[in-house]
Formats: sequence, C-alpha cells, structure tokens
Amino acid sequence: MRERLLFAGLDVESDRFLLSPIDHYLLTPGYTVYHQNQRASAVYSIRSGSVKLSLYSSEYGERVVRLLGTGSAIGLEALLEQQYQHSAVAIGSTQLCRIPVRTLRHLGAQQPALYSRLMLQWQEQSLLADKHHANLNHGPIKNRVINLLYILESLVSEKQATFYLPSNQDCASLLGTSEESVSRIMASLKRQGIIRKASAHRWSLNL
Amino acid sequence: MRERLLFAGLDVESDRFLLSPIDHYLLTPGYTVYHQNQRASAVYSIRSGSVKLSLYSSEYGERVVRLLGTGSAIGLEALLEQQYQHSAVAIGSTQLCRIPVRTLRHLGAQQPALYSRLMLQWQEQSLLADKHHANLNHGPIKNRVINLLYILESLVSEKQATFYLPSNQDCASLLGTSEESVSRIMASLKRQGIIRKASAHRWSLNL
DNA sequence: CGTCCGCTTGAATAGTGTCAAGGTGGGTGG
DNA sequence: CCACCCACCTTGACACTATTCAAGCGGACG
Repeated sequence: MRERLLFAGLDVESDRFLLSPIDHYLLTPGYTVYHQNQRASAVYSIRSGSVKLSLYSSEYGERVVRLLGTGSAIGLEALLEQQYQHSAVAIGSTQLCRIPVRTLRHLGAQQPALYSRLMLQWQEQSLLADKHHANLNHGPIKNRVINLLYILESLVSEKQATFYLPSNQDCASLLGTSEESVSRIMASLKRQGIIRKASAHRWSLNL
Repeated sequence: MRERLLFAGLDVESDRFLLSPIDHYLLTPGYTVYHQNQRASAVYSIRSGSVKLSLYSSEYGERVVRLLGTGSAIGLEALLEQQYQHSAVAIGSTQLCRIPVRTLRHLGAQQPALYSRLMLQWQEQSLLADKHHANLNHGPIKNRVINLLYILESLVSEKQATFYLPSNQDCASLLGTSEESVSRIMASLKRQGIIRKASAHRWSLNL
C-alpha cells in the first residue's frame, strides 16, 4: 500500500512560519470535526483512528456515506473555497491535524508536489466511495456486513488490526438497512467467533 | 447549476499546436470508452449523452457504480499516471472529446485555471458518488428506481429532458437489486404514466 | 422467417423491515 | 454510593418485500 499521509516525503518542518498554524487534536468518539454546509476553511489529515462522513437532508435525516481511516485527508473542498459537503464525525478516539487553507496554499506554492498529493487524495476519495458502493450495497445483508468489517479492519494502519465498531445505527445507515438486521447479524458473527472482542471497545476479525 | 464543461471560459482555440490532438467522437450505445486497468493516457469530456462507470472483479463480475452526463470529465486518473479505475461505457449515443494527458499538462502550464477546474471535477465526481450512495441504496426499491430516474433526467443538459433508459441489468447492478425487480417497477411506473416514451429509446419523467 | 437477447410476468420461497418489549451499560444527580 | 435515566443494543413475532426459478413474450437483425 502506498504512502498515504498527506505530507509524507515533503519538507514541512523547515518552514517555521507555516508549521505553527497546523494544530493537532485528539478527538473522543462522536466528536464532530465539521458540519455539512459550514464554510470550509481547513483540511484535516487523519493520523490515527477513523471518521465517518455523512450527508444530511430534511427528508431522510443522516446518511453515512463512507468511512475513512489513517492517512486519509478530509475536507479537501476547503481548497475550492466552498462549504463542507459532508459532516465528519470521529468513530472511536481519533487523532488528526488541522491544516488551514492559507497554510496549504503557501506550502503548495513552494512545493508543487503537494498538489499532486492532493490530487491523489481526491482520487482515493472517489475510488473509496465507489468501492463502498460496490461492496456494501449488493447481495444479502450478511455479506455486506462482512465486507464492512473488512473495511473497518483495513482502516487501521497497524498489523494485527483491532478496530472500533461503529454504532449499529451508523452501520445500518451505511449499509442501507435496518438497525435490527445489523444487530442480528453482528450477534451471529460474534457467536461464530468471526468477530472477537480484543479489549474494551476494540474488536478483531477472524477470516 | 454552475458551468460544468471542462474548458468553459478557457482559451483553448488560440493554441493551434494544442488544439489538434483533441479528438471528438460520437459513440453508439454500448461502446466502451476505456477499460478498467488499462493504462490511462487521456481524459474524456462528455459533450452530450451519458456514460456508466463500472468496477469489475472476478468474484462478482460487473458492478455499475455511477452514471455521468453532459459536462462531466471521466478518466481524470490519467493525470496521475495511472491505470483507469473503472470501465466506461456509453449509455445511449454519446458525444465526447478525448484530451491526451500531454495536451492537458501543456494547457495547464499556460492557464493555471485549468487545474482548479480539474479539482472541481474531482470534487464533483466524489460528491456524485456519495449522492448515488445516499439516494440509490436506501429504502424500498421503488424509491430507489424513482431516484435513479431523477438522476437520469438530471444528466441531460437541455430543458424538457428526455433520456435514454439503461438496460434493466445495468439499473439492477447500480441499485444493488435484481433485474426482475427493476422490470416490475419500471412496468408499474409506465402504467401509471410516471415515465412516458417520448420517442424511440427516449423517455421522459412526470412528477 | 427464424434465432437470439433482453424484457416481462407468475408463483413459491427466503430474506428483511417493522413493531414492540425487554436488556444492558455508562453517566448523572440526589 | 446507589438509584435512576437514557441511549443503545438485543430478541421475538409477523407482515411484507424482494429474490429466485421458470416460462413466455417481443423486437432486432441476419
């Protein structure tokens, strides 16, 4: 898997003027990074943990559309002087850093490689969205849940991955199904030992 | 709706050296623009008609992941020196133009506005993917089909939109359902007059 | 005119959503 | 410290939707 961190290989440290406005945060589960339609003034890079992106509408409420993990950048629309398209909320505890648009532009002017890095992020976002579509919306729900578990495992960077399990509501929304169906299938997978509790709030996947 | 054509407002015509390698094509229904995993050497801009993007895998075969219409650019991954991520196939007859990467880079060097235009395209792609996810994968299949019809209508640029109806198989794949269910619901909508045949192969949507 | 492919329709079955009731755990306040 | 509360999860029963298998239909095209 290719290096995914936004600044990997780029010279960020040497520019003291720029480094200062980049803040690091540790978010508790459920914390909102930004809201849909809010003016987008910064891009965020996930250093660990995971984040869900949701779309809201008055007709149907929240709809989770994808899950992002370590190394992904969120809020890229800030570069286009726009409002955030999604709401972004932490799943489990999550570390990320906030890069103001101004800083990003300044950095990009000096190191054009940053722009192709950003292009790669865009591409990854849309491919990820398509893969979610392909894997989470076909066939019986049991298969979709298993595919979701694979995704959750893949969001974690470390080997011997253990992951935080989103609420049944979030899973149901992402899978386009009902909370109860998710609950039943998760229960069944736990009984079969396919998912095991590794520690408090952390699970691991076996085949 | 904002101007979506890739070169709108940009000076393309004046550069004779560049203009020449941009070819225009008229595709018949079912024609393949490019294949997944093929080396990406050009970006395509849809001038009229519509295109489906599919992901293939050995386990489950083809899966349609989204539909694109007039003004959308496809194959943007060419700029990142990669292989195409999807297969792109024309739905109905479709006009598009092919812009080799070299041409695009050259143009971009002279007119940096092109790059923000490309960024906008990326953004539009991923937002579109998310909207498809949100609209086509929730609730009873009847609703999904209707949302699909709205999307098909929106792909057409003209007012009084009439659109080409993809095969039931394609619709089923996009919606994550079975061909028969799509057929039944389409038949019912036709009986109710919600979709009407406007001319050969062209349909229109009423409320 | 006949074949082929995609579309349509039916009937039986399996899968899911819905409604409703009860359980669990973490957090708060008395 | 305990009792309470709320939000979330679990489980059951039932109705309904959707899938599957199968058969027949229709137009496109050689």
